[in-house]
Amino acid sequence: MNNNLDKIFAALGDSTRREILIMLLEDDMAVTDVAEPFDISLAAISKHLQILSKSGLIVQEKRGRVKWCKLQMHAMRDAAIWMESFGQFEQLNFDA
Amino acid sequence: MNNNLDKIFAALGDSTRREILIMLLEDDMAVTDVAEPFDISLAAISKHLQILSKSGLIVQEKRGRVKWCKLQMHAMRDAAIWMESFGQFEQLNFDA
DNA sequence: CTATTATTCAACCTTTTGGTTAAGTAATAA
DNA sequence: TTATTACTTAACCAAAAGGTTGAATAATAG
Repeated sequence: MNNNLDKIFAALGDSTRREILIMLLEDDMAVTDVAEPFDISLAAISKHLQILSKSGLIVQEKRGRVKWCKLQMHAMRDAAIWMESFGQFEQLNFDA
Repeated sequence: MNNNLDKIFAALGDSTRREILIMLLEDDMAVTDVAEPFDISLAAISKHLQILSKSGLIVQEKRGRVKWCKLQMHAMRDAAIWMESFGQFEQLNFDA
């Protein structure tokens, strides 16, 4: 049905990406800074960020040579709405 | 962190599997009946059900020659708790 | 202009995913 | 006992996922 739920849930299905999302909860970050705590290459992080972008969970905005990553709650909300419609959970609240 | 969240979210990241979960919301089902509305082979459905089982989203119980599939809300709850701890949503309720 | 910093891209590799068909097992019905 | 029903397993395939290294681009600093 909702094609994008595939991408959103799939994006959430990787712990590196979930950790990135939690980091971004604190503040917007540059790609290099996102990569810093991880043991994988910058290129790998760049790919993870692309997956998060395509799912809509983040947006990236380039200013100068720095590409800023910021959370986008719409996508997360879509996933939560699916869960809600699943009938097991009470009304969710989405104050961005 | 939670290794199983990987499996839960990944399992949710496929629309066939999400449709199966919605079907199981109505009632427990045999594998053949789960497969009926889909255009893919029974073997493919069997694999999807294994993925759902390993994620904990369903349990399967064999009675006679019929293997019954039933929803298991614990796993879905784990995913919802992660989202809750993400800080954007109000308290969720999990009446099974 | 040159070096450095920030990030992506390209080529490659291995494992997983999602599907197929065909054969195998196990329980029930005839 | 022999079919039939309900599944799973095995062997295969193509595409995607997650990682690597090394080169490319593009903006800033010196």
